[in-house]
Amino acid sequence: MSSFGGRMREYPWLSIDRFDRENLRARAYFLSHCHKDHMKGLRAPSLKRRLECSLKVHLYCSPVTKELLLTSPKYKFWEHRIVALEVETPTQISLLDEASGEKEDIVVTLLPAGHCPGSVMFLFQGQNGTVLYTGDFRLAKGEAARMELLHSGTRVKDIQSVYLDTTFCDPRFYQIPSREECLNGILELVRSWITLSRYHVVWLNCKAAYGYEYLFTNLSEELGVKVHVNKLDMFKNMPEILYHVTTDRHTQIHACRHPRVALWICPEMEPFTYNWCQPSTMWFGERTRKTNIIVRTGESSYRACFSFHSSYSEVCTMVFASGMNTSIIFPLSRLFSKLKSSSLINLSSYGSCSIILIIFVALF
DNA sequence: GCGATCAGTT
DNA sequence: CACAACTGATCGC
Repeated sequence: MSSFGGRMREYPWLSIDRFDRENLRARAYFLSHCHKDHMKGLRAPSLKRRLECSLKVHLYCSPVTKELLLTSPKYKFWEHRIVALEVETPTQISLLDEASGEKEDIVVTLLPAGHCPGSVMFLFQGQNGTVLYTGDFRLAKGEAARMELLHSGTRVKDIQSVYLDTTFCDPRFYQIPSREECLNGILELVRSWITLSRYHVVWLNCKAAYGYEYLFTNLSEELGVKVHVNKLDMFKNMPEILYHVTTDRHTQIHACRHPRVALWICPEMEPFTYNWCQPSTMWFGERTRKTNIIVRTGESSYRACFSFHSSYSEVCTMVFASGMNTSIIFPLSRLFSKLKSSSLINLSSYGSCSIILIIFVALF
């Protein structure tokens, strides 16, 4: 859960990624991406009642986030109240205060956040200044600096506050291998195993609902093997993902989730022991100067670096890109405040920055 | 039967 | 160790 309560000091009548408590009185709602810890209260009866009474209240998000959200019947009641905004298209929104009838316009721009499908950052411009809410993001060095909408003319916009994803905003996470490096490391490990025979399979132990899709599509594209997942109806309108995933377990790459995954993939394994070591911890960081992307953690298990969040240096360049005029930075994660006093520590582990791969021989 | 909260998992 | 993102168990209505 983010430490962010949902409201920004400049625009307290907007609520972002939080939908409980005081947020029940917001004039407009924003959802940066479709992860549960950013959706607290979004399907609560109290908010549902509010929507029924306040017909002018809407939820703003990207088209992909809308699609993912409405795949779950639990959120269907939002259907006609969601406004999908195109990414990188400044949009004016009129906000009405129901009590006073007072109206105010604000311009919001969605910027791609690189965290998971549909994830965006929100840039708000209005009477109380320009503020940037990053949500969760993974942007490589320079990606934010290249975003034209953060600039006016040749200069960075005068952003007075940044509400920042501070998950890895700590010198211990100074550098995390790039998306491409991690992808390639995983690709070669998977390739080396599944080319041994058609019975050699890999299971990717994915913990979040969304965020691994670019891994799946790249593995499938490169290896010509579709990835087995539990459900794919959420991707029904995303052909570029849909093409690379399958619910057919007769494939060599699995990302399905099931208490006894091996049996589900291959019931014939029941009488056999399939012992793999569940890795407890893995250390990335300063200890291994040359950062290993893949580390063997057991007989048939590996841990690979894979992060949905920017490293410390990437966060720093993000802050720099949002302008030197920015005077206030509000952390969105808990870690930041705890670590303000901590000095540089030369070891780090990050569970949330990795994916576990299990390799084994299936018997079908 | 539902949601909110806690306790565990990776 | 922490972390994010999630499950599942339990409690209260």
